[in-house]
Amino acid sequence: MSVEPRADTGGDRISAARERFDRLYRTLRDRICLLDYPPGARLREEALAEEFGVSRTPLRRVLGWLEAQGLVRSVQGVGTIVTDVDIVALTQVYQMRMELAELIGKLSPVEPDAETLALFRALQARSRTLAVTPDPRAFAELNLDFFYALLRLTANEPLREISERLYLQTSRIWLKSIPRLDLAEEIAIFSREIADILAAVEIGDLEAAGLTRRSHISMCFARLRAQSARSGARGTQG
Amino acid sequence: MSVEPRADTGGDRISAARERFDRLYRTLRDRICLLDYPPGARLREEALAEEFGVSRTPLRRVLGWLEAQGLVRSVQGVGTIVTDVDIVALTQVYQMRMELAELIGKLSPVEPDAETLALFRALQARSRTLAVTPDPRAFAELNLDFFYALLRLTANEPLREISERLYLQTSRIWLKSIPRLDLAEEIAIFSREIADILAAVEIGDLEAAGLTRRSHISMCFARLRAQSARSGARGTQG
DNA sequence: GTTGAGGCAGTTGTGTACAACATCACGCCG
DNA sequence: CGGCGTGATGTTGTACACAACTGCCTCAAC
Repeated sequence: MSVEPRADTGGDRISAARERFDRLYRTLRDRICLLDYPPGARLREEALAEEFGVSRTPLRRVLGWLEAQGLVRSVQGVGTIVTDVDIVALTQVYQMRMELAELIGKLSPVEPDAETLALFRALQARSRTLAVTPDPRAFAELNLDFFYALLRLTANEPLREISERLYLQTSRIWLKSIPRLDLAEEIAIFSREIADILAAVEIGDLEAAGLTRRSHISMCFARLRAQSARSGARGTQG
Repeated sequence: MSVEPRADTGGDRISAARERFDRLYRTLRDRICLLDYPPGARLREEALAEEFGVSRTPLRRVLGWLEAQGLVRSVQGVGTIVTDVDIVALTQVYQMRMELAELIGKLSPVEPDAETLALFRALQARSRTLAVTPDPRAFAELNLDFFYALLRLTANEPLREISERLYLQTSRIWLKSIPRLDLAEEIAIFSREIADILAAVEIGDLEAAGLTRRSHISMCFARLRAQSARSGARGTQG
């Protein structure tokens, strides 16, 4: 499911070293994408190494991957800084994500099985719960899980990898401005998106699901940009 | 132009360390993509470190990036092996590349300036020279340069990064089977592709250029698969 | 002849000490 | 009072030694 820990194709024995690496990588990645480490935060290798009970060497390998994914940037003498995304780059990524969302319904679509359907219904249930008791963190996690559910709709591995990469790069930027938007309204909109896409998935029309997703990404970005314009010209550059 | 050495946005001073890293990364990447290190080749860290006059530590950072890009895979006790791509993955990547080629003409197209036009014309001249004196290596380099010229047609940075990543992953697989195809014929076809796309670029119709490119990628893969089927059922799995 | 265990050579993974570099505070000088 | 040099401090980058692991070869037992 994940892009990076090179899914052990075939019967590859996963070594203890690689397992440690995967665990560290996912942990740090999630912390970045759920804003535990917000953009601009400085990560210190030694502190992280101590926390995970390893030396700096294997930890630096993990940070190297995060840097390759564009989530952090190491600079000598300063530290490892969580990247931010300026408004221009954000616009470009959102344009790409719109196209990719449409492609998910067109390239190698997979007939949704019972498990996938159950997953989408569970997500819808969670969104209803969230609408009653709004919580930013739970909203972030629901968004992430919903995204991964959407990835199940295509069997095209490169498309999944690319979609994941772009999502992880920008979702945290969107999350960052949630407090300046209307949380309850965003949750309501998101609930409708889940309902719409679930309806499309239930009748097996994945192309419709992709188009729906595309339109929601488009409108989501429009709200983001409108908010950015309202709250002054200060962008998200870091 | 390159995806990985995080183009120093703004006036960032590039440190000596990063410069060394970029040089090593590009060198090794080119060697892999031009088949100096064919799929399955085993890279030894110590030998490479000695060649470049550094220790294993910074070299391992470079190999880590190559692994993140899917070009090599390090496994403890064995070595760092250049990856191969099986026929299923190859098919999926080519499908994605077709879509991306079309997007290059649609997402943030940039009006070709004089420099870009001159570049395309120079590439056409090189293809004509190559048609007279066929050479696999020169063909590989021309293909790479033509690809980078196409990337100039869009300003969408994520699209460029993704296109580059997928191209570098599969071009070497295609190159590998060139000897089993008709080199002269492939060069002739490629010359026509350059001519077609140059014509579209000259009148500023980037969407047409994208569609042309897409159809050529499609036909290129069809020839590749036909050859693969002819030369027995042995795939390119490694 | 076959098969299994054991050791040996070779490779990547890890820990640690030190070098290179950036930032900031402090104090000197104009 | 402002500006600049200089040192202290903290961080990432590098080198090297050793540990962990894999594959192969040898050799003995059956």
